[in-house]
Amino acid sequence: MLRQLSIHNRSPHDLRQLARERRELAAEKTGSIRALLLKEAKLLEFQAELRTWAGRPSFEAGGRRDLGSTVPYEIKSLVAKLSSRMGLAAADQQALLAAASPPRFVQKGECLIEQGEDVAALMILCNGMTQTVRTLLDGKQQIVAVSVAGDVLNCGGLLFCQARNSIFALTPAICLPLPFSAVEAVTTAHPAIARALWLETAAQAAIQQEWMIWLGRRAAQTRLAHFLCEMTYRLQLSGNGVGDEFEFPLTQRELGDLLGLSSVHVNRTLQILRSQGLIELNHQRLKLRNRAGLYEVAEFDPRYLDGLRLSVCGAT
Amino acid sequence: MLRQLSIHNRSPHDLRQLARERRELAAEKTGSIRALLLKEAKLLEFQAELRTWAGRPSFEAGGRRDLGSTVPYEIKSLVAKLSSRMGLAAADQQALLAAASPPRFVQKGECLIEQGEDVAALMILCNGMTQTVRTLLDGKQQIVAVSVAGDVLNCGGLLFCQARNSIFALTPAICLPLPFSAVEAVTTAHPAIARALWLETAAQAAIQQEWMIWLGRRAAQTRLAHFLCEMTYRLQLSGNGVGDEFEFPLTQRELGDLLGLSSVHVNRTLQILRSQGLIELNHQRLKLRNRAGLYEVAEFDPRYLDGLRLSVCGAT
DNA sequence: CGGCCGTTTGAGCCACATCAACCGGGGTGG
DNA sequence: CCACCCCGGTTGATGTGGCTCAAACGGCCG
Repeated sequence: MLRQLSIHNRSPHDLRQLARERRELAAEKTGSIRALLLKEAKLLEFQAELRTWAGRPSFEAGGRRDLGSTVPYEIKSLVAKLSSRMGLAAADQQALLAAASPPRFVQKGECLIEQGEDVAALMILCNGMTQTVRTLLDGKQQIVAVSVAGDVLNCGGLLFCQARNSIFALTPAICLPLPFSAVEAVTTAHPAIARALWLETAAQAAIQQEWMIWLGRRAAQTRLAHFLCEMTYRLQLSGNGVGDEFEFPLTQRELGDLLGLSSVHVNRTLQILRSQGLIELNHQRLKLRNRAGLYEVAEFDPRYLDGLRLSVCGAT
Repeated sequence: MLRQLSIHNRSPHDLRQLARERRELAAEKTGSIRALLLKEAKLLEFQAELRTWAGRPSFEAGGRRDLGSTVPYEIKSLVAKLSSRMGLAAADQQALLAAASPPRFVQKGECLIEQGEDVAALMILCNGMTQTVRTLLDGKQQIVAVSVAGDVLNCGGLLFCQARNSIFALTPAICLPLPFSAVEAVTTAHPAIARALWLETAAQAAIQQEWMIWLGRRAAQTRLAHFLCEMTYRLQLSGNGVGDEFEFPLTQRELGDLLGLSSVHVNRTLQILRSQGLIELNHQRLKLRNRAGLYEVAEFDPRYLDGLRLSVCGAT
């Protein structure tokens, strides 16, 4: 595989050169070959940008970190989260990203981690959305997490030799593997990073608790509404969805797996929400028509989602 | 309050002396006064033992740590977990425990943390069992966690100014508060502790995922059976329940809140399990009559519970 | 054009909720 | 000491939310 063999030890300049060659080749081809070449080109360019950025001297000493404009587009959300929500200094951020392996580009529907597979890296999602799914013996599925840009996909990965859930891309996605050996090294060198990873794990656990509560105790309508509220809020925190309308790549079947309902019932419940003028949802786009009303029926209290910021204030 | 005012800055010897005085006083009294005095005495003795132990030079240099016999009874489970499951060296363990505030003793049913309350410490459970409960607006409750000796009760506490759930003692319990300021200090001084806390959080998140799966996708019988399996396994890991029979302090109503069922239905489901010869449960004692069979109907795979050990092996 | 996937709609059924009554034991107050 | 009550467990009757099975519809892609 290209990405395993030739990317290491190349300068950003070389990488960009390679990417150009791919693009030229791609121009001559068609169909899936062309797609593949373009994907490789994107990968190379991303890697080049990442290295350039991670290698640049930190501005921290000057007081303000104004890296904003120089951050490559694909990791903007990630970097924003690292700095503002997890309170990492620029030097720590760069150390973290420099420790990463070459990124993986996956298409919608592709599998990032397969249940039972050996995993040797923490996966950080730079871009896109993923779902974490457990498949049961009888073929039923339960989605246990949906991640957005900036989230760590397998926080618990350190604990287990084998992945306990599969992770699928819900949109085209980029993710950055951080090998466990690198985690080990970088967390001892930078205690702030260890702390940040801990907080990230705790934040995800808080979200899971909220899910447990509606799974256990709430009616279908409330569950669905609450999930929509949560995703909206998280997408906006991650800097993606601006406004009240955005891409929402889950099918009704997947919503069912998420909410512990059948897809049929999800459908009917959606129609109720629609008929109440709260939302519109079709063709993978979600539109909130009445946000306050939706929060109401969802009994949604977003405080559990912006906990991170609070902690940083409280602790320092 | 006695425990706030006079415990600090006393030597273990003084503390033991104070405890003796309480016991003498208690002998003259009756009823709740007597109980209170005895509780205070226990507290003082516990604190004395803890200080003695935490202050003793670490045996690490000599290779083996044979502290086992000198560890006070009340924190045996905790220390066992810290050393064997979280891989902390003796010096780290002592640093962690030395940073703790005076312990809290609570009785069955008492509240350790109240929903909405400001919390300024991580709570480590030394002894007993607790449940973590969320109460909804309409009065319904959902239990989101049950903790056993050695667990951290509010892993996510660092994130939030106010507790999101209440925590109640299911048995008489001892817990050791670790003020956030102390956490801050001790984790930067001992990176291994930061790592251990992270792993603990991740382990609890793994348990939560499993709960989400049965809450979402499994029938009442399987849910109940799975929960019983999990608790049995965890109690035994914590070194409490030996054998196939032990104390199980949850009422059927609480089981309902836990499993997202009504107490009536819990009752009927329990009877089915009983009639199948799998378990016996009455008067707060649980007896497993057919462990393999129970695992079967529960679709229980304990690997998610001993993840910690694996990680330590894998990482070092 | 046909096949596939996601959505929609209908009909029937079952698991579980809710309400209500009763039982038994342990603690409390007279 | 007894009478009482309260709480947890047990049992029955009845209602319903959500599941399952089945069929039709529409858009997208090869």
